[in-house]
Amino acid sequence: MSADSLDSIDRAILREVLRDARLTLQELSGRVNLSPSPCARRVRILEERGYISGYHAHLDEAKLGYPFSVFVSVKLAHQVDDRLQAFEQAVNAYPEVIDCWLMTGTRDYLLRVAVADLVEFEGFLTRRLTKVPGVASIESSIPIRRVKKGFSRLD
Amino acid sequence: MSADSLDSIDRAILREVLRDARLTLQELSGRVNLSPSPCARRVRILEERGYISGYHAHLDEAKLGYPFSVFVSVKLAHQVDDRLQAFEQAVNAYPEVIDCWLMTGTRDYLLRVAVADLVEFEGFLTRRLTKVPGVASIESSIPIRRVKKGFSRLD
DNA sequence: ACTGAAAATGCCAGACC
DNA sequence: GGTCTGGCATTTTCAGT
Repeated sequence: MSADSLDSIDRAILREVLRDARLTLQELSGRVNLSPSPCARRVRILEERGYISGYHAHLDEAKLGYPFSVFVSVKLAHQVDDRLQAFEQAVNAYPEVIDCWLMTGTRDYLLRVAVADLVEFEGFLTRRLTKVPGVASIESSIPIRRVKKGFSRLD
Repeated sequence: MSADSLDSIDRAILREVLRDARLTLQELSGRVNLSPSPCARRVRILEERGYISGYHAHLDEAKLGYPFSVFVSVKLAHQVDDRLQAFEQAVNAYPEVIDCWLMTGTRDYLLRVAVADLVEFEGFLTRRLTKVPGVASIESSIPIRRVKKGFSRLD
């Protein structure tokens, strides 16, 4: 079961719900040139098969009090998987951490952290990150602005 | 107009629509202990004031044929803003580029690129990125897996 | 087997309290 | 902030291709 099983109508549906998850079935079916019920069936199948993993509101982080993002590169001391799991558990518990990727190479993690200001960020570093056992080094980069905000690649 | 003007019910609403953008007003109002119409009013206000910027489906990039992500760090030759705009325009046009941030420092961009495989990634580098005028250097890092996938910070 | 149509259920928006 | 009603969307079932 892969991308091949999607026809052009399925892709059109995905494109539309990517842009607006709250489209009514009527609007959606009209846009993809189908009547409501086959359109509803296709949507349900796309959900069941996992092409659509969910529908989420997107919030304005700045308006909510977190206008600053910081990218943090974390290197763990070379130990076994226990450390990785402990680190990942901590990261998942911190609300400041929005995204986290395990990178190839030397036990490297890349994090995006959202904070109110640099004072809060310093607190995050000193009171949170450096307290996680096994953290060997930390490097921070501050973005100026977001140039492109994508949700998912579709074509 | 800032985050202060949100009370605990507003925050509860944001938390719920963040998790599921397709909740019906009935379900939503039940979860935040409100009756449907004041709940609808609050949602509308949150949308109008920009706390909620949109509702989007989240798709499974791997299932759609793009299982590999690559982080690309791009440095531009030091020139004026024309180059930045040209680069950003190009990045916005490339479907492979999901996210792009302009970083502080030396004309640095950080990109996340989604590709089918490393062959396609090489094509992206040679036929796309290196063709953009002003690109001085490119560094790629490959993640193994996504540890945390956040949508927005809320608390 | 997949598409289109129709009926019944349930949801939403507005005026009003 | 809560209640109610008219109108519409959704969903399920059923028939057609």
